[in-house]
Amino acid sequence: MSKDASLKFHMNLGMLIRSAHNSMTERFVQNVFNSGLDISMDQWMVLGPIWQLESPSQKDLGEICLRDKPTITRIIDSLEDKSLVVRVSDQIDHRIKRVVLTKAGKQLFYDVLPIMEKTREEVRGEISEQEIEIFKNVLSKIIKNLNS
Amino acid sequence: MSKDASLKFHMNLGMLIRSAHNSMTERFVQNVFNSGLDISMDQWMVLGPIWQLESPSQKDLGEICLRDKPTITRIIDSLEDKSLVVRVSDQIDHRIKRVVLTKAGKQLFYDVLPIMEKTREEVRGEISEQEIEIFKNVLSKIIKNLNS
DNA sequence: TTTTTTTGGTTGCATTTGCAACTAAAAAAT
DNA sequence: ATTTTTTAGTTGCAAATGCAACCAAAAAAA
Repeated sequence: MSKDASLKFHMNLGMLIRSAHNSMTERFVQNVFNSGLDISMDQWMVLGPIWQLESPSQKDLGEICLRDKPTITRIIDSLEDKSLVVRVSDQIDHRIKRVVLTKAGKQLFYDVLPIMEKTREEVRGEISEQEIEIFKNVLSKIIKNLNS
Repeated sequence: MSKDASLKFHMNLGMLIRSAHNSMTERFVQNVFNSGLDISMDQWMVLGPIWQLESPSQKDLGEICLRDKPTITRIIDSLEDKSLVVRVSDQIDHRIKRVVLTKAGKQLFYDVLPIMEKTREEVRGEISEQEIEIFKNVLSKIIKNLNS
């Protein structure tokens, strides 16, 4: 077995993925900070879907954001602390809590949107649309491969 | 601005990346466990390069694994606790500590290798070689875009 | 109708991380 | 030759994460 053969792929892939992910969030946070705003990547990741879906349950958010229940609970807690969202019990199913943006939450969302856009540009650089498509596709496939 | 336009890319990308990464490590850990072995993904990620590079410094490992110094320190600590590696001060530069596999470390490496290989297969599934290449390429580009 | 199971969400705890401060040694500057 | 700066690695602490146990409401089974 040659020293650099079988190792390469898997290890590098894992390391690359983590590193890319870290760099992306780091850059986003930095851009947000530079704009004088205050929201973490995790919070933003949840804020978007809340805006998009109007008043999703926490379960919905978990599924969309691919995060577990406690994590969602805590992120929503933090957003609520900042008065960006409120929790509203569902009228018919009292287990469900729907998350709704406050006025401040909507405002922040609109303020952060261009920063997200800018970060997106920086992340993508010269990478072609087609490559990005394949990239996302492979990610989805990997996730599917491992959850079935 | 349409409700699902500008959001999609960045958010999904971040979420997809994290999720894929999580699933991968989770599967690896599970496969390792099922084989009755005992090593975490992080430890494995470092063990490989140590084997490959013979006696890298911790700095080397950090650069290759794309992790910061404290993280490497702690992973090496944990490997040393398990007697899989030892730290050896560099003869000429006393700041540098070189990390060397013990006999047990080498053995574990060889034992885990096929599990890593199996995990790799599971992760890849039906994804073509070409797609994987582009995938890795995009990851590298993203990292480069954000560190320059 | 009562009991059991499932579902949505929360809490607590142990582990991991991320950062900044710190030590010790080497290199560079004075 | 002494001081300053840089480099390699460690430590400590605050925040984030993952997991399992938990509660309360709804659905299914008895």
